[in-house]
Amino acid sequence: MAEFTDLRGFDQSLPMALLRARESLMRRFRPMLASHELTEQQWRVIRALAGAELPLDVGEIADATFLLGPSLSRILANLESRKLVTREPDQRDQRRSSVALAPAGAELFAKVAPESEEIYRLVEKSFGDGRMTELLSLLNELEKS
Amino acid sequence: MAEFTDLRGFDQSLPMALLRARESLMRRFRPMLASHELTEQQWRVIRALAGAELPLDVGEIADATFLLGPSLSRILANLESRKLVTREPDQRDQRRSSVALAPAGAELFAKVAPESEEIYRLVEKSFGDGRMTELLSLLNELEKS
DNA sequence: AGGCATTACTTCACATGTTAGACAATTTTG
DNA sequence: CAAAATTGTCTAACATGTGAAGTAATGCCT
Repeated sequence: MAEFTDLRGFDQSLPMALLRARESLMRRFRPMLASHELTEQQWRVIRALAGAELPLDVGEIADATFLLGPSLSRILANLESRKLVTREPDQRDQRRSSVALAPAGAELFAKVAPESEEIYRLVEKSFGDGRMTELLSLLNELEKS
Repeated sequence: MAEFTDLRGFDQSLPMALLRARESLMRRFRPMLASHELTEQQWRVIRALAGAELPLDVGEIADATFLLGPSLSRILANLESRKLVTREPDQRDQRRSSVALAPAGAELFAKVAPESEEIYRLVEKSFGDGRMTELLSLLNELEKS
């Protein structure tokens, strides 16, 4: 079949390469996150909230974490039920809800963040600092191209 | 919070950069695939089968497409119900099932493959051939690092 | 041959991705 | 100011991701 279509093999397919690279990378983080009962996406939300000075509304979290509304809605419900975040209706615009880290969430963040950074450093060490920078740069350019 | 932990921002996070880059890329393919009633994953399976000379068993498809068993199991059930693929128990080892493209599947592949290649060429043109090669190379190295 | 671990695949349970639509609050417009 | 359009969020429905358990066929070992 390939002889008729010249479709590139999976090896040269950029979407597949991105998928495999990300999977290979996340495999190194997931066990640590799982040990804290966190999924990758839940951790992204907590990270975004921890990095913000003020409470964020749902749309701002969606932009920061690259999660879509429906996913985020379920994730926030989950985190709220575990008392890791709080949700309150915004006073100025009652369509918005204002989300912040609860004390338990901040505590969890303080435990997980250093472990995450440690893994990241190991990756940097084994992959190489320069290649890491180069890769980040190419990825950003692809996104904007 | 960031001042205590020095957690890198989402901008410098490699997992997020990979996610954003892939999403930005797939956004250009998905509408075309959707117009043929195909998801990205279903297309990966059909591509793998079309590229093979002989029928593949489920494990081989999983390796080729980077899909996990449970996902693949559901996807194959879907494609079989749409008569795009056929499944038969392997005669030598009855634990295996042998999957091949059905005629309708081959026909669909012949329609979709050129459209997919066309989009790929546009991406290559706008992102640049050299950077594409360099990116693929870095991604493969990351995967193996 | 009979027991036992292994293998290939499926099913289950739960979380997320994706699109479409619902809903209420807000803003725009005539 | 009231009708219409827009915005922010959520729900619904279906497909996939992930880990764990289930099932059946195979191979090994005595």
